[in-house]
Amino acid sequence: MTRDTPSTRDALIEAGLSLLIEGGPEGLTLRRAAARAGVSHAAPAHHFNGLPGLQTAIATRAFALFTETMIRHRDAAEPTPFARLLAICDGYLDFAAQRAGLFHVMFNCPDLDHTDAALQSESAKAYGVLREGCLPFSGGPDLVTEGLVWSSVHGYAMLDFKQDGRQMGEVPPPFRSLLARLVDPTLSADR
Amino acid sequence: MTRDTPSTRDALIEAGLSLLIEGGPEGLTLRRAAARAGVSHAAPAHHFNGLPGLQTAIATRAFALFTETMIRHRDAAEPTPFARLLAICDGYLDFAAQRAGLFHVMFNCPDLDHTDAALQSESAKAYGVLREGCLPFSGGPDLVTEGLVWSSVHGYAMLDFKQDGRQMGEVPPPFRSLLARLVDPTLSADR
DNA sequence: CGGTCAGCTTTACACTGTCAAGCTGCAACT
DNA sequence: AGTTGCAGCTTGACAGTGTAAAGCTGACCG
Repeated sequence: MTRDTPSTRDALIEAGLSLLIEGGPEGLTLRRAAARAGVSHAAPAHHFNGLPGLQTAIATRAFALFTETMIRHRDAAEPTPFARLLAICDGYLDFAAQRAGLFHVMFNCPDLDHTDAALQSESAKAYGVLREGCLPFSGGPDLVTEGLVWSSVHGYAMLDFKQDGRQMGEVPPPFRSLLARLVDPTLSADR
Repeated sequence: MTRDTPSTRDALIEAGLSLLIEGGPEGLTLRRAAARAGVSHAAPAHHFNGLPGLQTAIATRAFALFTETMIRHRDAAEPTPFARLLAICDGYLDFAAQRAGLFHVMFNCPDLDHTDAALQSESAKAYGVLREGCLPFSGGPDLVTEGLVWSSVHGYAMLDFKQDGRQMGEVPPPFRSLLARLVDPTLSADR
């Protein structure tokens, strides 16, 4: 494997992350990332496959941060299955709101390279946190429960924040009340 | 009210729609839409507030097509509450898959003008179809049921198609099985 | 008739992603 | 030791983007 000089490649990714955090979805630009990393505007081409390649690398890092956020929320929650799963979802929604630029690149960017192994690995880890949080409710892997929670929280994030609830006539109910209809909120803590 | 000459304004919107349908999310460009409408590249500025304004107008039309699709599916379904709601959701998912470019502008475009009255009206109509489909299950308006179905189908659309199921280890379950856990599939047809 | 102005064009500018050419310094090989 | 190869990077150029400014034109109105 041909290992890149870590500094420049990582500097570009870090620059892109900060641009997205500061400037939202539109903040990221190849040339801006290059400038912020202190290299010429054509340097990124030697580390990534154009802008889509840089976006893919940034999304990969962003998924890792995303996973961290969900885990941090989960581990701060009370040790009941419902509280833990709700905390994971709250982390999900928090990230979507606080890191809208990253969230956009991760999920709404039209030309990510979804065949990228690192991206697949990091996004699978993120999904794994949610999947694990669902386990107690089905007594084992259950694609319907997982898919339902995953879809719901993702859809809720998009509809809630990006359009601040205007689709629904009134303010949307808290996600807690949605989740309480998906899984048993009174499940005991002994797994 | 100052009514624009219908032809040019509508031609620009129609051109934008076709560009999005043919070229996906990236297909739309102010200059391309202008060229396809047979006007100069600066003409759109006299009808819309820049590119965001054109995108907003296009999204408004797209929401109308979206509503039509859901209604068409619903009206072709058997007259049970579950079959009708499932058909609405299938229309939703169909549109997301077949009209990915439009769907992207409607939901993932970072700079739509969400204060636009026409856009709000059309998107509210679309939501109304789903909301109405939910009514039989709660015996009246219920934000939790609506929010759950809306979030689920929207999240399912994003996760299913744009990333063709790679987040979930295996192929995702059909939406029907998800919906069957949200509402009562055996509800009788007499409202 | 004269003026106003919406609709449109032309021109220009800053910015984008990408490509081609060239430089440079390090590593490997003979 | 000398040469080659090449990864990393720069410079320069190009087509394409959104947008702003200036000017044209023809219809409407007082």
